[in-house]
Amino acid sequence: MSEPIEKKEMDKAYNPADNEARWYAFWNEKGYFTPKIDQNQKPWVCIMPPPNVTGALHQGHALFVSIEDALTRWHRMKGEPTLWLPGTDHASISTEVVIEKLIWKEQKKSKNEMGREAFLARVWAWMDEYQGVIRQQLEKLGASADWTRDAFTMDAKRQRAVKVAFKRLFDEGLIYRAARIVNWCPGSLTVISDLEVEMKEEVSSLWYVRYPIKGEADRYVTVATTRPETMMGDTAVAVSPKDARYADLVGKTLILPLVGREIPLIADEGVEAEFGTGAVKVTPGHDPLDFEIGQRHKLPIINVMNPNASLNENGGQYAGLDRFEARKRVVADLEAGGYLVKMEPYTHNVPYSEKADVPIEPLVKEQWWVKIAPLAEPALQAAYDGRVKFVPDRFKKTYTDWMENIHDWAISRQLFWGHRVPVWFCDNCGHTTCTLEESLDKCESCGSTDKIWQDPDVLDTWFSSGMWPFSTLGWPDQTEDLAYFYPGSVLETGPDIIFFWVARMIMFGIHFMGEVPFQTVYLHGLVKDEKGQKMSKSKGNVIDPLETVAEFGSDALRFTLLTGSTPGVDVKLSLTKMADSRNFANKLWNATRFITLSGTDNLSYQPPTLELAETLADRWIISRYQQLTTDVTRLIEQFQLGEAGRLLYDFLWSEFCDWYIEVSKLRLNSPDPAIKQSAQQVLCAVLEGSLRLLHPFMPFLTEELWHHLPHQGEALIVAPWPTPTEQPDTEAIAKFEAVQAVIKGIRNAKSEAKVESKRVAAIIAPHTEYRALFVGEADTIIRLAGVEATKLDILDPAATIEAPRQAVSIVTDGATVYLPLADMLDLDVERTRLGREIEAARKEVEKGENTLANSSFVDRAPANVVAKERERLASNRERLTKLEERLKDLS
RNA sequence: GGGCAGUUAGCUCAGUUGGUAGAGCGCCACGCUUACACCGUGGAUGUCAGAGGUUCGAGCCCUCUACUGCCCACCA
Repeated sequence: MSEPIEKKEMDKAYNPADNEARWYAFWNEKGYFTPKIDQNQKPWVCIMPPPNVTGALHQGHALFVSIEDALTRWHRMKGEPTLWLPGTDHASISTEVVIEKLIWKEQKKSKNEMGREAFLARVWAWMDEYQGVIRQQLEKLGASADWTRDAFTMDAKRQRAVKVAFKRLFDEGLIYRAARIVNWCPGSLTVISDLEVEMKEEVSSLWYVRYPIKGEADRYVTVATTRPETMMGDTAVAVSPKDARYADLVGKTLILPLVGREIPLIADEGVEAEFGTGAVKVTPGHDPLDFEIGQRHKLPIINVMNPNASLNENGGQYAGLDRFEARKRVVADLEAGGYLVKMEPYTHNVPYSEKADVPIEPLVKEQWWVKIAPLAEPALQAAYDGRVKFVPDRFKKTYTDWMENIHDWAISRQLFWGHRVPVWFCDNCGHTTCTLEESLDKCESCGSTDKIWQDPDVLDTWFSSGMWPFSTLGWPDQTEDLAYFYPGSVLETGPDIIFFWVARMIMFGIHFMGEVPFQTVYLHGLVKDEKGQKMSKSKGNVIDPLETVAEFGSDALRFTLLTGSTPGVDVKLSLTKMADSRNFANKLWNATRFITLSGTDNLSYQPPTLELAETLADRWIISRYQQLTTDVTRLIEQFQLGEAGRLLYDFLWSEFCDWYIEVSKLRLNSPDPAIKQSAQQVLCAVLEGSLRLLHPFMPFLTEELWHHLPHQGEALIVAPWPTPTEQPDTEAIAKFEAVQAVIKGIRNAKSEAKVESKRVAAIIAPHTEYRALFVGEADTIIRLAGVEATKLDILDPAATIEAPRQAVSIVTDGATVYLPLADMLDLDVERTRLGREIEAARKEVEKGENTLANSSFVDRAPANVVAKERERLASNRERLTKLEERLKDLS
């Protein structure tokens, strides 16, 4: 494929839609996204967080693509074998919920009515349909990911990897089965992990219920509860052992109201005497704390709930009622029976299932668990000793705090969609067989062939995600990819999945590969709307990335997200910011258009070094470009992409376009072709280099513009990242800034004095050492300040001159400038203006004098700071003197 | 209850080791100067949340307070 560019005249405005698809196809077909394995070079590797197939593309995707692609492109340009490995996630429970709804809509059938196989067939069909959509969307954003290695967490290779990992943990005794209190989601009818539980504040009531003491008429123990509907499952009442109020009652038997069952009054450390009445009903089947108390006191466990959170047969007269309906009835009956002492309004946190958005029900169930301590310990060490670094650093604490208090991980889910638990039970001998095979012929213990059945559960989706850094590279096979690309370099993701995902990857990476899966974890913020609110459909504040791409271009979206972001900080996105970025793209388009319109087609490529410089402005812009290169490189190394982007924006717009291009117009107009060409060379060289620096931020635009300019190599995406080869000429920078000061001063004075004519006369009285500078830059001043060419007078500092009376005067560090405006100038206005300036200058002088009069400053501050302060004072004094003299002249 | 961020110009945000406060948008005034009105030139606007402290010097370091946001947590 040849370069997809037509060297026709560029349009007046940049149209991203024309460009972006064209260049993406070109890059992709050229194979630039696929790294070449080179054993002599260390690769740079980033494994993409796999998006859910279910999800429509949102700004969070746009943000991670912007960041990861920028890093990827940067490393690629640095010449490293660069792998950004893409993929998608089966997202077990999320997908299952989506498909359930879909099937309900289509066929009015539940997944259970439909059956496992039919349901899974439907999911796979759906996957086939939508799998490609996310990829296309990522491509639209410019993701330069290696699609030849595209992976899916449920494809055949990953399925095998999961089984191998499971079996290994199983054989090592790190996966076990146990009945514990778990978080049951009555919405999706599965167990979920602690991490999938979300606490929501809710206004409810605290009911005070009295439990009669057996055999003692009119004596009660009053308990406070938020969940009266579970009282049919009560198997004790507990108080604090330190609570004197109940000391003599401990050991007595209570009668459970409404039920009549006898339960003991026990003392347990877990009870807080200060809360409520100090007595708590113990329901080991439906509360985590009660479960623990129950274990300690060997209390029976009574489960009163069905899977859908209606009461079961143990609920007596409430059986069949939903838990909240049962609550109402129980309370009413308690009240009727005289058991309800009082009821207080009470606000507390209720655990909700994140995915199904219903309150979870703690239940005792048998599940598969991962024994986490042996995995967590080395994963914690890796963070302590810095083998894994966090950017920003504070997230290291988030990680270690959690890891230090980690609990065993419940990994089985009562779902259809996911990796099936590779374990068979034997009803004959009770043995469990874990196998990598699709099916099992006979129990490995007793040999039974007809009493065996596979565990119907699937694995927590994060089990397969946790293996992503190596399963994508071919593990458990010893592939070339695995040997070369593992461990990765950077893992880039959101802080919301540090525990879900990052922690599990580190644990699994160390356990299965013996090495941390990545050196750096970069955490980005969340994308919010312009008011800082989370974008959501219900709020109607969603900015759809594809719509923004269509309107402003992918580059504009990327640039906005990158420059609006600091690591770990939320990004507020607004349409005005998008417009700014689009304008920036247009600015560069037009700068390039201007340069090429001057006729640069036959120019050969030249690197932007001082060798090219003919003029002061050349030396200035090239030196500034070199400084920029150093700064941008340093910032990207530090993951400060936002700062780097802003630097590029400022340089290109405020320095290159506003000053350098304007200055260069003088030479572009020269009748001497050599002069014209020397200007063109610098324009092209600096712009070409800047486009390289900008490429990771705005890949499409820069690639297009680069091809319009003289260049070497076949594409910008693989052009070398610039490295400065010489020292910037700081003297030239200072000199040019002195010229800028004079030009700005004249412009300002003209504007303030409301000068009508475009061209004015000017007299420059330079300081001795600046005379040559201003004489040399006379043309620049004439053009950029709007001075009449024949009426610019640069005085000889040696000669005494009479300053013109009817003139505005401008005092800069390098010169005093007079604009003789004759009748146009109102002297009163000029005197007032000078008065203001004198006032300001005097303040500066006073400030400097005070600082330097302070002996402790002079003694203790570093010499260079004191010297700088002295210089500043001297120059302010001189300025003040000049202004005062001028005012005297005018009075 | 514990922890972590944030509080800088009307708005959105920068501010690298402490050394005279910045950008974009918006606003005001000019302006079609042979790239760009998605533009140019000029201008106005800040007790850097508050109070202490360290220092010759603090937006940056320390302490406390206030408000905002997020994370973690089995007081029923």
